[in-house]
Formats: sequence, C-alpha cells, structure tokens
Amino acid sequence: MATIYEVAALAGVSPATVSRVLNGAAVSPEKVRLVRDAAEQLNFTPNRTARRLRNQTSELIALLIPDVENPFFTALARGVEDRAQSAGFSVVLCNTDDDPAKETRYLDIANSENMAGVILAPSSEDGDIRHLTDRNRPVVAVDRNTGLNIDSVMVDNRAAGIAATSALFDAGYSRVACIAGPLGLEWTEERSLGWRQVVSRRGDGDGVVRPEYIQHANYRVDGGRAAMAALLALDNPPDAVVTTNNLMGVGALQVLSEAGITPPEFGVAVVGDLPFSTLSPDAITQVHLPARHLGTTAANMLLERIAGDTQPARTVVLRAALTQGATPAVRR
Amino acid sequence: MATIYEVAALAGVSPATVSRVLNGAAVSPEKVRLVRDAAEQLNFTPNRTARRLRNQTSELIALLIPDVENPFFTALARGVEDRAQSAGFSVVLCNTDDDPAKETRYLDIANSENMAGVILAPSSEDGDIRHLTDRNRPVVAVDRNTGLNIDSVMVDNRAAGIAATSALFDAGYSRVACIAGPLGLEWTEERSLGWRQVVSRRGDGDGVVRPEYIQHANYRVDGGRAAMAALLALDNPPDAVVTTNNLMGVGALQVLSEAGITPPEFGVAVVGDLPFSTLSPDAITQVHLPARHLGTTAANMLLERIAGDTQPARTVVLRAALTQGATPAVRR
DNA sequence: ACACTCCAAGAAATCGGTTTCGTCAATAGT
DNA sequence: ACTATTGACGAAACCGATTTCTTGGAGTGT
Repeated sequence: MATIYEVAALAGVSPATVSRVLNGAAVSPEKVRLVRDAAEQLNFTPNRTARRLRNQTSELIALLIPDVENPFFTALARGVEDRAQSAGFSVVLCNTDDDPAKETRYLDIANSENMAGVILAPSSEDGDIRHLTDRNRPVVAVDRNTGLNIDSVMVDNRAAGIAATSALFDAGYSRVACIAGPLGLEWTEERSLGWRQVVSRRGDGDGVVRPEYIQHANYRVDGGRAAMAALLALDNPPDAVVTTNNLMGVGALQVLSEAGITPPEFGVAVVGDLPFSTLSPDAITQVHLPARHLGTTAANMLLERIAGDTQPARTVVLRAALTQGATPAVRR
Repeated sequence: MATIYEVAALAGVSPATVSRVLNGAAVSPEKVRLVRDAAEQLNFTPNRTARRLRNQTSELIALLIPDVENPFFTALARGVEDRAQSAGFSVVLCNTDDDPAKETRYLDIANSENMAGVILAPSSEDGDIRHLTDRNRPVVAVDRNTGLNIDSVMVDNRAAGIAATSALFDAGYSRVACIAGPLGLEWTEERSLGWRQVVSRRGDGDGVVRPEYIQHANYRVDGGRAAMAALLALDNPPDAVVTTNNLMGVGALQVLSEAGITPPEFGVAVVGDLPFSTLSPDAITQVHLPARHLGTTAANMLLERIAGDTQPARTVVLRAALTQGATPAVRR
C-alpha cells in the first residue's frame, strides 16, 4: 500500500505537505495538483491506523447489543448506522449475548481501539465503563437503564404495557393474561406492571389479579410457547394475552395456531413489532417500539458528545405507538 | 490510559521488557513479576492501534452483508462471530444495502484499518477487492458468487428449488406456482430454475410450464405480498407456491392469511427459514438454508488463510435440508 | 585462567500518519 | 528603502506498541 512518503517523493514535496493537502490546510494550488496527481497515480489511501494513533480517535462507533438475531435490535442497529453513516462514522456491531463478561471485553476493545464512542444496550446495571469515561469517550445507554450517570435513550415501558392491555379490553376481551419475561429484568417488569395496573382496574376480578394469568418465561420464542401452552391448559383460560416482547409473541401465536385458534378469536397484543409475522400485520395488536428511532436518537446524542458537548447527562424517553388489531366479530 | 512506558517506569525496566512480558518472550521471573504488578496497578491495557500500526495486522474481521434486518444474514453473522470469537478475533459487521458503492467504501475501510480479512456477501459480481488482495489480505465470498478467484462458500440453490417444489408435489399439490425475486440475481434464478425443472416434469401441463405461474417480485416482504395477490387473482389459480426466499415467503403467507386461507389448504414451500413465523413451524415446508453454517465455514476458511494457508482458491457448496410441512387432509 | 557461548535486557529504529516549530520569501506599512 | 507581518512548506517530533541490534555479565570447556 502506498504511503504518504511515496506520494511526497513522487510529487516532489514533503510528507507534511501531502498531509496538509489531504486535510485541507493551506497549500499552494500548484502543489495541491502535484500531490493529487501523485496520490491518484499511486492509488493512495491514507492508513487509518497511523492516523488514529496520532489523533487518538477514529471515526468508529461501537454498538453493543445482546442479540443480532432479534429484529428489535437489528432495527435499532439500522437506526444507529444510518445516522452514523451520514456523519462519516462507521459502526462496529458487537453481540454481547447478555453476558457481562463479553460486554466488558468489548468495552475494553472499544477503548483500546480508540473508538470515538459507544452505544450500549447494557446487559446488567453495573457494567464497567470507567476505562472509557476516564478517557472522555462518550457512552450512551439505549433501551435499558444503568446505574451510571450517562446519556440514555429509553422507551416508556410502563405506558407500552398499559396501551397493549387497554387495547385488548377496548376490543371487548375480558380475561386478559400476560406472558412476561423472567423476573428481575426492568423492561419486562415495567411492561407487566402496566398490564397489572390495567387488569386490576378493568378485569373481571374486582381489582384482584389472578396470579395464574401472569406467566414468567424466558424471553425467547420457546418461552412464549411454553407460557401460552400453560395458559391454554388453565381451568378458566384467558380470552386474550399480552406478551412483553416480540419473540414471546411469536411463540404464543405459534401455539395458538397449532391449537387451531386465530387472533380475533383470541386476543393477542404484543409489546414490540412482528416484522416477519405470517399473519396479516393488522390481525394483531402491536405496540410498536420505536427501535430504529431509538437508534438514531442514541447516535445523535453520541455524535453531539463526540463533537464536544459537555452538558449534564440526559435521558430521553420515547413512546411506543399502538396499532389496534382486529376485534372479535362476536363481541361487536 | 496507561502506556507501556509508564508501566516500564513503575516497574523499573525498559519498555522493551514490558513488551516481552506481554508477548511471552524470555524475561527473568523476577522482572515478569515486577511488570505484572505495575501493569495491574496502573490498570494497563495495551493500545491496539499502536500494536496494529507496528504489526500491520489486527484481530479484526470485516463481514459485509446486504441487510442486517434479514434473519438469513443475521444467522450467518452469528456463525461468523462464534467461530471468530473462539479464535480471538472480533467481527465488524457492515451493511452494504446491496449498494456497490457502499461495498467498495467498506472494503477500503477494511484495508486501511489493517483488518485481518474480509467475509463478503457480494452485491455484484465484480467488486473491487484488489486493494486487499494486493496486500495479501484474504477475502472469502459467501452466499453469492463473484467473478474473482477467491475462496467461496455457497448453497446449492438449484437443489434447494428442486427440493421445495418436489415436496409440494409429493404432498399432493398439482398446480405449483413460484414467487421469485427480480431477474438477474443468481441465487433466485437458480432456485426458480429448480422449480421450473420439477414443474415441467411433474406438473399438469405435459411438460409445459405456465408462464403466469412464475411471478417476479422484489425480494422483500411487500414483493411477496404483491406476487401472491397476483397469483390468487388468476383465472386458474395455483394450489401451492414456492417462494425463492424467506421474506417473500412471509409476504405470501400474510396474503393467504388475509384471504382466510391457512397452509395445508394451500401449499407453501419456502426456500429459507422462517424463524419468526407465527404459524406453527411445521405447517409450512421449509428448505432450511444453512445460514449459520455458511458463516462458520466462511470464518474457518478465512482464519486458515490468515494463518498463512496458500492453497488455491476453494469453493465449498453446502446443501439445504428440507422439513416437510403438513399435507392437505383432503388429498390423503 | 582465558576464550567462547548464551541469554537477559536496554537503546533505538520502525510502522504511517499529523502537527509543531522554524525558515525563508513575498507583501504590507511608514 | 527598511522593518514588520504573513504565508507556504520542510525538518523533526510525536502517538504507543514491537523488534532488531547491541551490550554486559554469567556460565562452560580446556
């Protein structure tokens, strides 16, 4: 690969001048032409590693997400990339598998790679980002809270749970269950709290929430399947269900379909999007999480910090948008 | 961030010795201890940028895919990452949007970032990877062919199309249509050729393939929707359909569901996986493309090249595995 | 006891850019 | 006409590792 020295030699100038041409500093028009010609001729591309070592920064942003196979996170990644791209930054996507050790490893890499900043969907509340913040590298949390004093972009999970549940009652269902993720994860707890809040007010139990109507499962497709199967096996099964994320929604719908039940017959509201649902998209109530927007917003905040913004840490809370599914014909 | 010089000063040795300790060269046990203690105390992490500038390589692999939001490519990415991870490499995921310009940009970045190698799902047949190959950086093509003489990992697309179509005839359907992607893309052309081959032999047209039974659409969900709607509107509609990828399959199934038709009633075979199908996974015939395996295989080949393997370019062709969907009760 | 080998470890070069510093010439000001 | 100012541009330092070269001291053989 050609270096700046070879370009300088060919153009008959010093390496410093070549650098100045590349970076738009003051150089006489005639030397600019000489350097451009030489660079062209040698097919010169500046070595980013060398540039980075000197500048102590790069146009690289790390994005740490728990799972690239989850459409929610890929949509988020898309948002980050679009925004970063247009600002001349590239995005390095890293899978943490919700494993704090992997997360720490990637954070260290981001640091020692001199990346410009990090957008993090944290796997735990107390990740160690001191290495980065010590060096003034901005970190933005997205989708999940940390105990740290950093910028963050969140979704109003409680409101999302409330919206999903209310929509089912509005559609005429009365026995609304909930398929929630494991205990101890804030996002699912908040969403199921939203469910609980609505059910205790509008449910048929006079303010009492049936404990068997909330199922905790792992938050993946198989978890949703198991939970839905359990709900259908109850003595007094529900007539509708809220799932606190997209994947469990998929599992629940699969089990329903296997039992010969199709949505308006049994109400389903999903907190999250089902981009690859094989049902008609408007058969199901979806609380669309603004995944992509979450990404662009986080990227924006990060880019502002990279540009030198030093205002105190901000938290932006975005709201989800509901699309109402079909309503059951009999109840009309 | 602490540097090797500060560690050296604290330990009372030279920077060279610190480097030797870090890289396992011969150093007396007592100095090893001194250096380790100093490094620990300063919370030292070696600067990868500096290391990379000197070594002219890094433990970074670029993976260029057309679309992170497509589950096929995320599964592939997962495979690459798993393999890379276990060999101590990190993966940089880049979206090309099937845009040759973006692809070229990322290839240049991979080059000037001194990345160890590139795995590429090429957007066109004639991408320019000379910058990389000139510097002896291995490139492996995956999923799609290039005109270049490099390692590649492919799927037997023709066989996949044949398998999908045959499975529908085996299940008792007789008027099998095909929803294919746009003309000119090898993967979809091959798969639809497989369909044509089976239909001309087993279809009800005595070797003649009805031209209206092959619909070309864009290869996304909306394309599948449009194509399925067109098929249903025919005077003599098909009783089953093959789609040449996962996303068009989703679209087709949505339209069927909206028309009140559920799979065993109308045969659907998808070349590709439907990880988020809301139907029971075994209601539909799927030709499972080994996406993840494609990724691990490509990563393996790349790692071998990085390690110095210089044998002539290889092409590995993987085969898809069929899972038969439910068969229509009436035809039994 | 003396020459020779061997090995640990420091000094210095290196990777390829960017940037500071200093020089020299051209222009402006009085 | 002579000094002050400005601007282009080369020389050299710098970023933080790794590695070659070199040196000095310990160990070995006769």
